[in-house]
Amino acid sequence: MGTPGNKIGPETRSRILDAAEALFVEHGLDATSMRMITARAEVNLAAVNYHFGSKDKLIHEVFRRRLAELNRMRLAALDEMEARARAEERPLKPSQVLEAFFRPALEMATDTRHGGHTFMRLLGRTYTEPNSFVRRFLAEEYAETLDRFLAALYGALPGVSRTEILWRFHFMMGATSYAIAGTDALRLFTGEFDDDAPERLMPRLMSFLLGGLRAPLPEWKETEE
Amino acid sequence: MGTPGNKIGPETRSRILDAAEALFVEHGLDATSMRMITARAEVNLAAVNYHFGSKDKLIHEVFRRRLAELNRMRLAALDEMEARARAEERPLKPSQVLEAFFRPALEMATDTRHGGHTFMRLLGRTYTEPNSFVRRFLAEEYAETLDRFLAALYGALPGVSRTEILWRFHFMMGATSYAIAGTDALRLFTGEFDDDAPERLMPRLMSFLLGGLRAPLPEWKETEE
DNA sequence: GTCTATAGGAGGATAGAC
DNA sequence: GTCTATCCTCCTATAGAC
Repeated sequence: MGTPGNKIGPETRSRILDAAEALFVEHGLDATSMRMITARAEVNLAAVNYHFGSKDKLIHEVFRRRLAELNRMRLAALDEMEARARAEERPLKPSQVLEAFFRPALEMATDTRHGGHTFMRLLGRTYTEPNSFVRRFLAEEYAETLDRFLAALYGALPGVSRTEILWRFHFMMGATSYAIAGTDALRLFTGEFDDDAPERLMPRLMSFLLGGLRAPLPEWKETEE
Repeated sequence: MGTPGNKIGPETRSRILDAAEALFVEHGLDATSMRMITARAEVNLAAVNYHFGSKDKLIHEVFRRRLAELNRMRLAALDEMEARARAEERPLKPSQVLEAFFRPALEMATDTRHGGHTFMRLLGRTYTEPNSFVRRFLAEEYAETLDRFLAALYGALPGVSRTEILWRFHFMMGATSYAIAGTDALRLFTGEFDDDAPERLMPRLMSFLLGGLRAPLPEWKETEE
């Protein structure tokens, strides 16, 4: 306000983060330039390097901020489910594990009151992106959460091999990623498309995921070969 | 060889396509420069603009070439399934529709003898990519195929609403995309991981997809609200 | 038809003024 | 701590030589 030059404020840093996040969602990481970011945040071009050191470190921080919150919610939900199961002296159900993992993601994605509701679209496509730098720290941020959830699934599905569960978890992440990226992509491919109320997405996705997770195991033609 | 200057040949054009495809898979569309492409193809920098007009048109042609073949195989498979169903005077089964759509994609992705086995990784992540130019022509290339398959699914699942089928189809595309991008991403997130024989991927994915597609429909809490 | 050379602009990063 | 000015690299595209 009274300060000379461009808009300054105690929240310069978070303005950059928000602007970068929005632009990454809209254009992708590579296609978003520092100039676009600083223009949108209404800060100087040099501010990114001053506050974050480099574009790569800014990217890292954009992801770290949201992932920390998302995984904290997921682990809290899993803790609660496990506590409830222990209290009732019965094992954890697969559907509870899925709820704890995917509901926070979908809520973050569909609740527009939440700051990061567009971030989930970015996250979903980043798993399969080739950028090795991003994938590496994504794996680090996820390590603990994924360990906990895979262990919970192993326990909830005693008859199923770990390899199979790993694959099915991976498939579920893919379906969820598309569910979140969802509406626009779907509309693009099929003109029609009226019903996309976000509150319907969760039951829709959950019933699909559960159906896939509990599907009969494929049989190997072991005899051949 | 005897020609002056750089390597020339009757297949300059396809050498550029192959080099571009490989680099797009590895680094992404934006991160791949014309210099990288022409260096790998061992042709001159100007060759891309000469043969294709621009980088965007080259991208388009990389996708068009493989998608045309993929969708031709898919439609042929669907034709065959429908002919068989007609001959036996019974309706088409959902599993047959899925087979016809997803098996050609997985075969293209896992059969290394096939030229485009890496292309499918690129395709899977492109649906959700923000680049509007690519998404637009992807929708065009897919229009006919998607119409045929959605119609077939509507017929095979008479009790299920079109909206629901559309969503589930979308979820299945997501799961398949991750299945194809698959192995490296999975390995990255979980150290362990031995069993990734590609011939096991198809039954694995199909049983998951079928389970999801035939899952009980979600109930709306219509009474509330 | 294919290559060489270069134009013209955008990218990330930084040195030094204030 | 923030801004201005600028460096150098890399991009796509093209004009003109051969």
